Amino acid sequence: MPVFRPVRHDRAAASRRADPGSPVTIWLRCPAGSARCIPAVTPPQQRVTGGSLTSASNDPRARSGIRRGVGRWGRVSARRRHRAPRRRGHRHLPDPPRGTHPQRAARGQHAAPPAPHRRAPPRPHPRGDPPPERHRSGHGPADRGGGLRTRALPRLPPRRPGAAGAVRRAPHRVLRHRPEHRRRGLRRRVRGPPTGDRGGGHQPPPAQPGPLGLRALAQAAQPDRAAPEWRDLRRLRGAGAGEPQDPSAGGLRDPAGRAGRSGRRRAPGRDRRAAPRPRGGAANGEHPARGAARLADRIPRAPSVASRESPVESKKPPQGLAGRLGGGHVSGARRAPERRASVAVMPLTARNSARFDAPAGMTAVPVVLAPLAGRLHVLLVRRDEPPDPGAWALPGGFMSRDEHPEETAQRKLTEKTGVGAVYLEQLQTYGDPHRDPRGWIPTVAYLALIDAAVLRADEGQARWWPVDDPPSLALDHAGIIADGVARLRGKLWWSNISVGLLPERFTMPQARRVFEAISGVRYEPSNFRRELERSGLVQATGQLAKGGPGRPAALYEYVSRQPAWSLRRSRPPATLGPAPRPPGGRA
Amino acid sequence: MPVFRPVRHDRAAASRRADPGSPVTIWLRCPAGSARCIPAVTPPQQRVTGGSLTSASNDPRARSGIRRGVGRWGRVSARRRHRAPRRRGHRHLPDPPRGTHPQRAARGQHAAPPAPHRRAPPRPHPRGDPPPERHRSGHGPADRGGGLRTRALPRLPPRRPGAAGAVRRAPHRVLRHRPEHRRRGLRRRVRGPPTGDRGGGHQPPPAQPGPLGLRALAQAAQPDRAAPEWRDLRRLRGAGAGEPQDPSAGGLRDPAGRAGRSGRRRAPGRDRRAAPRPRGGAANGEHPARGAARLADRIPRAPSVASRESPVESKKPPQGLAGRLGGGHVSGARRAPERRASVAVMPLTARNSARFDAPAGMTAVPVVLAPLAGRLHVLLVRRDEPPDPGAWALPGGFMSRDEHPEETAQRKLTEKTGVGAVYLEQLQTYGDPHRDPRGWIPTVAYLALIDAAVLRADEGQARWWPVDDPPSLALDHAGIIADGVARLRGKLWWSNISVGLLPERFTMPQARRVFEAISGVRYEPSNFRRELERSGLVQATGQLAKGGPGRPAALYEYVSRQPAWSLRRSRPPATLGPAPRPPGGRA
DNA sequence: GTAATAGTGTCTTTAAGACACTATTAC
DNA sequence: GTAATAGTGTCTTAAAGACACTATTAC
Repeated sequence: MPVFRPVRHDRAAASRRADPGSPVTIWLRCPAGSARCIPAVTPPQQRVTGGSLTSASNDPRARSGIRRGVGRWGRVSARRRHRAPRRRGHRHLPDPPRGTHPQRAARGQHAAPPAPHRRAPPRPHPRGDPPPERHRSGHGPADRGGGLRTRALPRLPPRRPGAAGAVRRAPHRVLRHRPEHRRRGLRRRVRGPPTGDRGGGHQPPPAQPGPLGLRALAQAAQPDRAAPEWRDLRRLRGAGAGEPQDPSAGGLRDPAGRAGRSGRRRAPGRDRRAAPRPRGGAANGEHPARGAARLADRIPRAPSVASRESPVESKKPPQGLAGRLGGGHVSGARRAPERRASVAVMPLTARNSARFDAPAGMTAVPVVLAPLAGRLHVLLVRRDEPPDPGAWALPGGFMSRDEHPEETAQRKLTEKTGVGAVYLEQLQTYGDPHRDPRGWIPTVAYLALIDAAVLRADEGQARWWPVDDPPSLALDHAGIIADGVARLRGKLWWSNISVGLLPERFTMPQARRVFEAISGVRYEPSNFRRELERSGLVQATGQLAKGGPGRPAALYEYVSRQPAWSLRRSRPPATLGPAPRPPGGRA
Repeated sequence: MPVFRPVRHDRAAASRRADPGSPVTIWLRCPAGSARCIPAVTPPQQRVTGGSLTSASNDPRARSGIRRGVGRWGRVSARRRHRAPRRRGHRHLPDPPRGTHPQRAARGQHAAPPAPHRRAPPRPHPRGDPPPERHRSGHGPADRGGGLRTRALPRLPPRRPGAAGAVRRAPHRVLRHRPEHRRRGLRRRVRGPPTGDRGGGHQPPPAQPGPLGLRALAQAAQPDRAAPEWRDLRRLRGAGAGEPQDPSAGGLRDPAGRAGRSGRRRAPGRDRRAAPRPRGGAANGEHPARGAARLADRIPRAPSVASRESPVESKKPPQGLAGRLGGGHVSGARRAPERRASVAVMPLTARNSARFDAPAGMTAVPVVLAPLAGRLHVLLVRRDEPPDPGAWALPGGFMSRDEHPEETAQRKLTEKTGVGAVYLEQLQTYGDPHRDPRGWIPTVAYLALIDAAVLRADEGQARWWPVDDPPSLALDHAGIIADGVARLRGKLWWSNISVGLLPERFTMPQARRVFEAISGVRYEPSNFRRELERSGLVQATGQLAKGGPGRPAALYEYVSRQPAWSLRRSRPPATLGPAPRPPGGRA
């Protein structure tokens, strides 16, 4: 019955990491469509088959067959035998006997000899190019698989690491690439001072674009640095009041002040906000203000916009008004018919005790985002009440007198999905007094990132929609979603906001697919790895994720699951020290 | 009487720029303390004396004497005679006769011969170093001048450009630095292939720390990338509800939706929001809700916290409750005594027409920031009503039924300062129901950046306070200010948010001082110039700002005064093209 | 002339893009 | 063995830090 069940991760297992000797075997729960595998330390109860770590994004086979294939499991085990201790980062092993690796020196032999330049034509403006400028062709033809993944994948028996090869790494040295000396089987490193071609080593840029009109580029790029589809989405904003969010927007939340938020998945019982309301039990103890909201919902408005019936991966049509919301527990009073009949057609108004106008209510809406099947999706519900009955909308709700808007957003999210948000961050407030036909009802939007793998919202009223192809939305929710997507995309590489979208332990390919789903571009794997490692936000655990078709991937985890900023790139210009203080300043 | 008067900039003059032939003479209004000079095309009516372009930040002399020395004027004129056409950016002039520059080849003669290594010890971790890590000594001893600037500075008669020196620029070539040939007065440029001492120019960093534990650095830097004093400020947050803002937070506003905002200073009359309320006339047409707010203000609360009396650059004590607010026009009803007496001691409550609880009101508070005397300051007013009467607070106010919160923030700002915000951006909503003892009153905070040079808030109830040394603040305003400062600092190098803090035309040193005041660090001038130029956000106008003691500085302007993002640095990792789309996606 | 300030140019280091190649699994 | 996937290392380019030096004013 509880369809949406939060997955609890073992915290103790995560604590001992990178310990080469300790045998750690963790299990991955790998839903087919979502490019993510959730490690769980205890083997699952109902394991179906050896899942694959590959996601629908990159593996053509992975995308054939079932789409809601949750419940397949892979296995993760740490290597332990005859392996030198792994160091984190780039060098895991002590230097092997150098210069003798059979495969090392063979590079370039079968391939074309490394002509001075074999790389692809450089992008016109590598650096100044804002992200949206980069992928120009909308839907890329490359690397697109076909078909749906079927549930009946061949079962992969779990295999022990056994005597499989240890990671052999070359020593980190100053290496000279000497193409003329390369031979297969010969592993030779030329060390020492730079060779003759060093000083002039950098040949003049072939068709050096040079400074290349930064100013013109700036002007071209000014209106929006967002990806094309995102830009379109941003323009969707309806009567929304607030300002559209820009890429780098958003603030992280206070780690101290909101303790327990990011730890929600690990220890849900200790969270004061998400957990104590047992899933679906949000209806009890409901504040009268929410009842007022429901009454207000009865006010008719213009007929709902044509709400498209089927989401992108249309599986089932919505199951009507009584469809099961998240976890099967919905605040039942929401549809209590006896309260509905008592409202007039007038807009809601409110006065305070000093008899002056006050907002008729205040709502909080979580913009629930998750990567699903290689695309970023947003969770929407069908409105069964005015305004816009039948239209899709964000799963928001009215705040009560005792509730922090964040609590409201979390509660609404839990009602709809049964899970607590891994990441919850205030987005913006939409305060245009005319944004809601029901009256003066400002709304506080929250960006909520949950683990899409732990829930399936395809049943009932809640449903995932791709953010770049949403249905018609009630009120100004299109703009709110656009703002949320912009915030997520803007902070993706600058903060650890992705803790909300990745399982506790993840592999680099997993993370890459999530990042690709969010940003809409593909990343070069090795550079992606380097960037994410250098961000200082993640660290290797020393464990391996097995179960896939290829080489096992190393498992990483976030250094801190509290909001943090990356120390990657992007420093402000060099400084000379603290700014001088004026003499008049106070002590 | 109108003390705070917005300075209107000539727009037509700004349009023709970088035209080498056109004689453009603009005037700078250079208040002493604020490191900024506002160009105005028409000579000011009451010019006091020839001001200086130097700010209090870097010029020790500038900081002696009057602190509120507004009203001194410098002059800016464009060069026109015997000058080759300027190109923007680095090369303004066509190549002069090459290889013959008298001064170029003389370099290195008097200075020590370029020993292989003369640079300062490199900073331990140049790249990964987050900004707060960099300046460690709090208040830097370097470059600190003494004393206050006196008003009786020598008068600088306005001078025509006349036959003053044209900018002679060396041709942009591959130049060899030949120190042994340097001679004073000899202007010589040695061109050609690199000389022998090229490669060894810089000695290897003495104690090169190397990659140096990015992970450890990350952990150390995680809690906050902010500057130390800023970090302290962030922790000041009182009972504030919302989440503190992080450095890179914030969204830019929609250029289309809020047309006229950034143009407010140029053509105030066309703005629907700022201008139509004639400065100070905000009291007319006031909505009853604001009256309610005033009534609510009468509710007593705990006695005000000890509000420090004197701001940092304490000039005058506040002139009492009846002090003149911005422009001398304050909504007079605010202190109408007859309405005050009618409120009970009970907290405000509100019910909507469906008879359920509603917020008792909603407020909007602008966090008005400006660099002043080398430090970032915030505009505060003294509360004369409960809660916390006598305490300092942000100049907020209640929203009315018809008002967008941004309008409320703008109105409050205009009431207090008489100027419209150059930059106004929603910060966050503080919705904790218990944040205000008066009742359930959420507040929407806005970041408002105004030109500090156009107003003096030292008289009346409004006053500038340094953000890193604020007084005791009412409610949760300390946290709101911290969030606003964090937003500004975080976006400083990533957007053109500084349009709100710089005059329409500015010099690089001006901009640098503003940036230094905001970030709290000093920047190396040449690198600062390069970074700002490469950001694509500013462009040279071809004009020069004269009037200072040294060489005239080139005037720059923003390419667009609409919100825009820098294309400087910080690209996400390389991409391989658009992300693949799953097969199930809709068309 | 000197002092002060603004601006240019270059050398070096580091970050990042590109990509060849190695490693490890499943089959 | 092959195919598939994960990971390493290196070369190249560009960005950024450091800093010497030039340019232009006031005095």
